[in-house]
Amino acid sequence: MNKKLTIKDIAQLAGVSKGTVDRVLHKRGKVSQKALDSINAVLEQADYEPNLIARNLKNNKIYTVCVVLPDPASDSFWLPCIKGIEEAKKEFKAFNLSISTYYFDPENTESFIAVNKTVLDLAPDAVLLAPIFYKEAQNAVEKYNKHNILVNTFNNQVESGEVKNFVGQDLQQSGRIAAKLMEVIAQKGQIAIIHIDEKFKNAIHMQEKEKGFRNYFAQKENADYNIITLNLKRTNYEIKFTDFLKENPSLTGLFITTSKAYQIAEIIQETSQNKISIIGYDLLDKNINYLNQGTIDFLINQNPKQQVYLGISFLVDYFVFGKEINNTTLLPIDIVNSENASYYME
Amino acid sequence: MNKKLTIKDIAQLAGVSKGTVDRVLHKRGKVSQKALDSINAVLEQADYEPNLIARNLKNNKIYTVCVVLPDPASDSFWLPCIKGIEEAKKEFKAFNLSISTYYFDPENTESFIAVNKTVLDLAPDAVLLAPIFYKEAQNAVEKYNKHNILVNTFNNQVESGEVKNFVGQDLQQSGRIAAKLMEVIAQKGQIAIIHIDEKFKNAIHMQEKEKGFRNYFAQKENADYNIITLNLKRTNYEIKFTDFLKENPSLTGLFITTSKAYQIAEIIQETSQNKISIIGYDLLDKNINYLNQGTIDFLINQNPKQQVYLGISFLVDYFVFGKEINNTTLLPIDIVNSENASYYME
DNA sequence: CCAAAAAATGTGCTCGAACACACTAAAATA
DNA sequence: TATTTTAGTGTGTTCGAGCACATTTTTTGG
Repeated sequence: MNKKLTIKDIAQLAGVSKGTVDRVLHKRGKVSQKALDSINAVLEQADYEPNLIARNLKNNKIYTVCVVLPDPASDSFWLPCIKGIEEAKKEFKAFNLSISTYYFDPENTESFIAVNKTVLDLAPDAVLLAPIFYKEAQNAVEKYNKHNILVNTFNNQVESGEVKNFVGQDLQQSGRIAAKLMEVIAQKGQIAIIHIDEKFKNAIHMQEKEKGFRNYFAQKENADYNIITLNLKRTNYEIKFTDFLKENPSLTGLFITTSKAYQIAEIIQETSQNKISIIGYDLLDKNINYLNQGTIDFLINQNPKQQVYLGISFLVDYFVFGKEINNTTLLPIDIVNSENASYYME
Repeated sequence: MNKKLTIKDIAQLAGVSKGTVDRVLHKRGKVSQKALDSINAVLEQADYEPNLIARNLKNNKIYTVCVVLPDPASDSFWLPCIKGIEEAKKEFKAFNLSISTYYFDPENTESFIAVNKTVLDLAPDAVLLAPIFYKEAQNAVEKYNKHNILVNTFNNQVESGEVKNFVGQDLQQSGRIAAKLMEVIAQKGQIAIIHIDEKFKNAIHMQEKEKGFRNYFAQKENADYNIITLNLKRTNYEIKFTDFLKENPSLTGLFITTSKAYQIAEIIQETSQNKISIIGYDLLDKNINYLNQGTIDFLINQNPKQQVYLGISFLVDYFVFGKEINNTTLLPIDIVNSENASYYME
């Protein structure tokens, strides 16, 4: 009694065959006005929903998806992505999806180009891309599109009408969140925004976060803090930062815009006398370690794992269930302290 | 070429018919040792996964699920659940699932009993229950089980081997998170844990949170704070709390263990001179309002919407896809300030 | 050694949607 | 009027798993 209507039911109710109903549902034409009317009449008051399970039974094509991201061995920020991909594989194993992963060297644009070339030659149905090199990424996206390969991105945004979906965070807003936290925990005084990264690849990322951070204090017209910016490179960050500390004795807070907060925390823990509040990004083991020790006060979770997972699940929605997918998906920006960190690390 | 293995493929590889493979897969017996060995040999190196889509094609029953929760009109904590149910309905429309919602009066155990009676008479396949009345809930779960109705719970835990799955949060841990936040933002002095609720229904909830909160400071051996507890009832909380404020002039922080932080914030905003940090629960509009004004410093998100959504999606996994489901699912405990609140309210 | 019983194995149908193809009936053309 | 064309309709098969039932093979006992 409690059964869903099938095409056969509709056909019976309308006094036609299932083939005719099928033609109406798919607008394939070749239907008389009379049949059309009677079928539409039935459809209107019967709220028929096609059975997705049956629909996909026949479609036994395996969709191939390539995930392209920086090698987690070079930058452990990307480590959680492996788990995300594994989970997605497991979750969607039942559907016809074949996922393979390709790493590139995050400090080498050539490597990025080469990996994308490899993937292009494989001609998958879709690519899920971490486009950390802006220009090269745009180029890659264009090529994929030329070959009718669907492109979704995550973590970094590439302005392009050719990207089907982007999963990531609002970086300016994450800067504002950091600012709000800083305002609550840091003593009056000087606050430094610290950009620390191997290369320029995170340039846009870091700038957006700084913008949001500064905007917050500007809007609040909060004169308790004097905000300065410091750029650090890998090669000499230790000496440069130690000098910076000496030059700015009234520092009360540090906002590190990349996942390298542990590098700063290490120095602070050794040298600093007075409390300096530290807010950083990402749940790397080293960061968590300083979070637990109290040297880092808060971490902001960019949730790379969830980003890939969602990116893949959108592809399943699109390919397997024929759903249209949103252009942009902004993930929540999680505030993490020592007590709730474990939940976000799984 | 890129196709998943089917039972037919396995049969061919093992030199038997699909019926025999089927018997092996389902351990239905009536298979010779020889056939068993050859099929197992094939299965071992072929990693066969049954096609869930085909498996469920035949099963065209509509599963009926009743969600039983407090009326959001009486306690707006539950308001987000409506959205969660709507989303689940939309998401799982394609699968054979019929979801209906039943509200009871959260201040009236009779109403809880009555609603469960109604639902029991409907004989659904499963019930997703917010068991806020412990004893009555246990009773209801027992009755459901007697009638072979699957019971999942959310938000509140009922100790019972008869509950298939619980979705919620670790309340002690959420108390610890509040404590950690409080330690970072509140000045040295006195901190009050405030239990404020209409009735006793949240008694266990509040106690667990208090336990976690106190444990944190006890473990840290932090002597900067003196922690006291205050119980408030709806009828006279204004007078009682105002008196309490006068009696305790050195208060620097308040931890409100229910969603009623706005009631306290209102009084604090009017009367208090020195900064008193407030940490509360749940993203009610009134709470968010004080969060934006800076009277409330942090809210902890119990994520009722996600709780129901997950509860329903587990039922889909169980009924439609035949997956086994975990006994307990603990959601992350989100720390919310004015800048990231919107993400958790959708 | 043969018949009956038991064990093992294979066949064929079902589920719902999709689509190719066969078929009918009416209209157009010779 | 006979024949072709075309619009309209219905039938039958496919997908993979699951299970009832038919069929074959093996074992048992008289």
